Amino acid sequence: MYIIRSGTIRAYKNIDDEEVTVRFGYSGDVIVAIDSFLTEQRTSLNLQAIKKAEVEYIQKYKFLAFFTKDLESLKAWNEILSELILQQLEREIDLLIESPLGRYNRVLSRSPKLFQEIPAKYIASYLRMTPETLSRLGKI
Amino acid sequence: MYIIRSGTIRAYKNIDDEEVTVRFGYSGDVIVAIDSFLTEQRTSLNLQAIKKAEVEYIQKYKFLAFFTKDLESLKAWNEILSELILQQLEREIDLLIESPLGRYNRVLSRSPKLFQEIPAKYIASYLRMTPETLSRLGKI
DNA sequence: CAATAATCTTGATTTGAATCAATGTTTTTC
DNA sequence: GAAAAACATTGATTCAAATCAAGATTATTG
Repeated sequence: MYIIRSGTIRAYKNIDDEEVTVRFGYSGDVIVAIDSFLTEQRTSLNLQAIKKAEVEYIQKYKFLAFFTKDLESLKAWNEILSELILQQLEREIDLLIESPLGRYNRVLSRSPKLFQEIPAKYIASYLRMTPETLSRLGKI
Repeated sequence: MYIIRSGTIRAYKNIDDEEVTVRFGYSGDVIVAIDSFLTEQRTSLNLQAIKKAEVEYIQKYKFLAFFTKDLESLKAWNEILSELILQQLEREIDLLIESPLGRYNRVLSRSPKLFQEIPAKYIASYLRMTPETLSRLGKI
């Protein structure tokens, strides 16, 4: 589990011979290959710095030692997991919107500051469209 | 939180003037408007029986009373949330696949028994394609 | 069981995003 | 700061899925 101290990280997955972006992490965020973190299996996600980044990391056993030490801590861990579920639900809805413009608008309105400083090609892949399509959306 | 004793339930959301299916629940499954369950806000999801169904329900306060009573229970609740996150991650990947056939195959191979007895129109909406497209996939 | 409604399939057509291709712009590197 | 590489924009074309439109099946209802 990484705490981003500066820079920007993206998580992506190889799908259809493409590197499809599934998450962005900014300074102050936590980013983690959640599948691996939860299952201790090899992850199918890749993490890449897209701005020179500094991160700290916590090893899972230390994290868990902290978050399972008493009832209150466990509830906090629980709260984090719940929050994650809600985020993923929003993400699912994002992806279900049919039109590229619709997806773009929804993601933008949900996280206005989200796409600052991120190269458009990664945003496009996050929004499941080509860079060309994303570029053309500006003109509408 | 509903425990399905018989029948089939789908969860759907209104997107783009369509009822887009986001989850199916079968006999034995638990189905819940997870956003509402976690936030206690009004849900944006609808639950609908697509086969005559019998369900039991647990109210959240009872559920939590059980799952927060001691450390072990909380860990179990935690485990459930983790499992949900992994499922949602799979779902996200499903939706990121570009071709209708690709999405169909991935979902089918992940849950072969998934689509038995479910009207194709709901499956199509779950796979973000039209019923016509789904129907034509069979011919490939 | 007949009648009606719902669903599914098939075909023809349209449409909008992907692809292809070229140029322009910004960023990186030496 | 020049050269190269990466990225973004724009235009033309292709293509695959959506839409539109009938039929064919299947399921539901009285």
